[in-house]
Amino acid sequence: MVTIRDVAKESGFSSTTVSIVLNDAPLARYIPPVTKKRIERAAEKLGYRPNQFARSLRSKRSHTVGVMVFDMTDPYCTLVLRGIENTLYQASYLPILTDVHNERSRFERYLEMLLDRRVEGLAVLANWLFLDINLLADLEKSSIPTVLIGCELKGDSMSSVIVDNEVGGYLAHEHLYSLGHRKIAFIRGPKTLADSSPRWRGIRKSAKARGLELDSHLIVDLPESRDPLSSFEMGQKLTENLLQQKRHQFTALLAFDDVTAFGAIRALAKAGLRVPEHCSVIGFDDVAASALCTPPLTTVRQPMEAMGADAVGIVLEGINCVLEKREVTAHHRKVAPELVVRESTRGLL
Amino acid sequence: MVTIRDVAKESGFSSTTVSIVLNDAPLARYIPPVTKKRIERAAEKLGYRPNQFARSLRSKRSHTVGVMVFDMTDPYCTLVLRGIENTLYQASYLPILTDVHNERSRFERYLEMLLDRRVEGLAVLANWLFLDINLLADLEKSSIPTVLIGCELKGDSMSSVIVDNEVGGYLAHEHLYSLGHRKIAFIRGPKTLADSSPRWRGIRKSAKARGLELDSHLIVDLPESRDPLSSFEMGQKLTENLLQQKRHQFTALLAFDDVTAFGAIRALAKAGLRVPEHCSVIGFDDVAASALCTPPLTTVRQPMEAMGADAVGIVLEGINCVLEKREVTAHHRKVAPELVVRESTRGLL
DNA sequence: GCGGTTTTCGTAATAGGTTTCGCAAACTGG
DNA sequence: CCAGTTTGCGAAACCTATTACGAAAACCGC
Repeated sequence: MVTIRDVAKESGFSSTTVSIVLNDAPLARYIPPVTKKRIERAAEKLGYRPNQFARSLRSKRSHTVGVMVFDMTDPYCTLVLRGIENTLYQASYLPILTDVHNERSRFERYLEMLLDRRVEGLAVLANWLFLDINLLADLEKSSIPTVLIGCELKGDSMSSVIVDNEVGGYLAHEHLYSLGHRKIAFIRGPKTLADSSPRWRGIRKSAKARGLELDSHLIVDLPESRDPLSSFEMGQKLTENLLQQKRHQFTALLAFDDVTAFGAIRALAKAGLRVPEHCSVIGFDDVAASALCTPPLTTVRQPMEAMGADAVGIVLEGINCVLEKREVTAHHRKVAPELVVRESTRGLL
Repeated sequence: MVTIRDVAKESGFSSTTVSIVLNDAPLARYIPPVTKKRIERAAEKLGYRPNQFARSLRSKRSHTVGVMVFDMTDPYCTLVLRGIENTLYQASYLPILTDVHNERSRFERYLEMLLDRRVEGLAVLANWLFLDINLLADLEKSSIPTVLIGCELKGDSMSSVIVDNEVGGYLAHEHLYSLGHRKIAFIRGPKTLADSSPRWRGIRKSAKARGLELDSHLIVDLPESRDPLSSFEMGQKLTENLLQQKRHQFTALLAFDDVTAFGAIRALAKAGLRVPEHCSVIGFDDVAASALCTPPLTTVRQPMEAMGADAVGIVLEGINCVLEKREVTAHHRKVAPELVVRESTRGLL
């Protein structure tokens, strides 16, 4: 391995000067171009690459951001990760990816490992979170810029980027209503999930605005589960149940998320009902599969890639604050969802 | 930040002894338990965490593995990444995730960054690879244990983990044949993709074994594309084309991969044909969406999580070889695919 | 009680950079 | 021409842990 001292020897200058030149440090303006050239050529010739360990040791910087995902298999993650990765790349940071598997012990272990590596910031994808919320409080103590994606923690120490769930719920219901649906079944999210209640609030708000009573027989709740894909089976099961109560028919179904909607569609198909001819179905998230399945799913899109990018933007700003010893202020971003009308919903004749 | 010297001062011993005790180094067997206790208590009390930079600088180890993905948005990635992450976790390594976006410049930049960080191994998810194969040759020069997932490079410097595409193709065709299908349409993979030709070979092998002629009018090729999701639109388009030639009907369609199959199903639906009633469709990969859509897709499963785990196993073994100065030998694993029969295929009446 | 081994622990070197400080030469202005 | 500044560069300290080496004490057998 070639060190800075080798470059010093080769170029005939001291390692001090080599360091200053190669890093274009402030003092570099006193170094005449001839010297710079000589040093750069020597570095080039030897194929010198500074040892990042030594550099980090001195500068106390890692140029690394920790990314914690609560469950990687959630299709929600993919695009968010893409957004995170891309923004970090622009800024020459590298992400360390950890998948908590929704396990407390894993969360703690990973957090320790990331802190040991001196990550300069933390992005936590907490969309599918079934751990004590106070686990996240551990994060507050870490005192590095942290942003939560898909979950909000009031208080001014941690930033967050979430979708406006209430608006999303409103949009979904409004869409079904505008198509003429009045008997709508609802599969709500698990009570313990942060997204569930605001989405429901949005739905109620829309219903109220249109003077529509919601039929409690047509409202069911997803149970709590650690596995994000379990909402498929649950969606299917709950839809079967809904279909069984013949006295409470419905012409449309509003699912908590896309995966739940897929489960619902399966149940409807098994009951001989076609989407959207016999029943409209709308989801939430706009996961990749929603555009791929047939019929493609009408859904409320979360701008996932933008959210990931936004989150990293906040973290990066936080890092700069720390570097310049300014105070880090938390940002709470609530981004607008977008209704994506595809073919799983249809007007009532 | 509390350093080893602080612990030394607190415990009344030198930093040497502290280091030896806390790392349980060989010399630790000469240290009496009383001393160990005292040191451990001091470390505990101060909340001492060794500085990984300093440690890495000395030991030249990073306990980090680089993971390069050629396109994160490919649904194929998710489970492979899960397998990678999980196996690394068991071994107390951390992954740095990079997404090459199928861009040469990005690949080169990321490779440099990873090498600068002294990653001890490299796992490259090269399933959707549209770059010069000689790009990968750059990897060979890196001289750290490297494994390619989803793509094979002959030669003994780089390991690989791939699915047995030929067997997969065989199974898919055999399945359709056994259901009674004789007029089968094929959407082959892009010629430049490594998976395409062995899969096709497997198909031909099965056809030959059963004395079945393949109708060249029913064979189409996916074009080359950097975007893995483009195969949806391409699958759809090509299927439309196939349907247009009325003189060459088919009762089943064998798609290059699941996403292509989704596109085909869309095209069939648009043409008023239902799956599997009017046409059976089989995919390849068993991406998450395949089980979620309705009808669920019959497909040839790649054991993606196991492949990721296997790949990391090889890398880890390579790292151990390097540490013990044994020679690193490349492994070329070819894992068996599995036919997953769901509801997109059906017997001919 | 003496040479030799084992135990116990510290000094100093090392890893490979960055940064502070200071020296000396070359300018600058009055 | 001299005080003061700007240039140009290197010696040495520093960041924090690991480790080679060695000193001293304790122990052992004879």
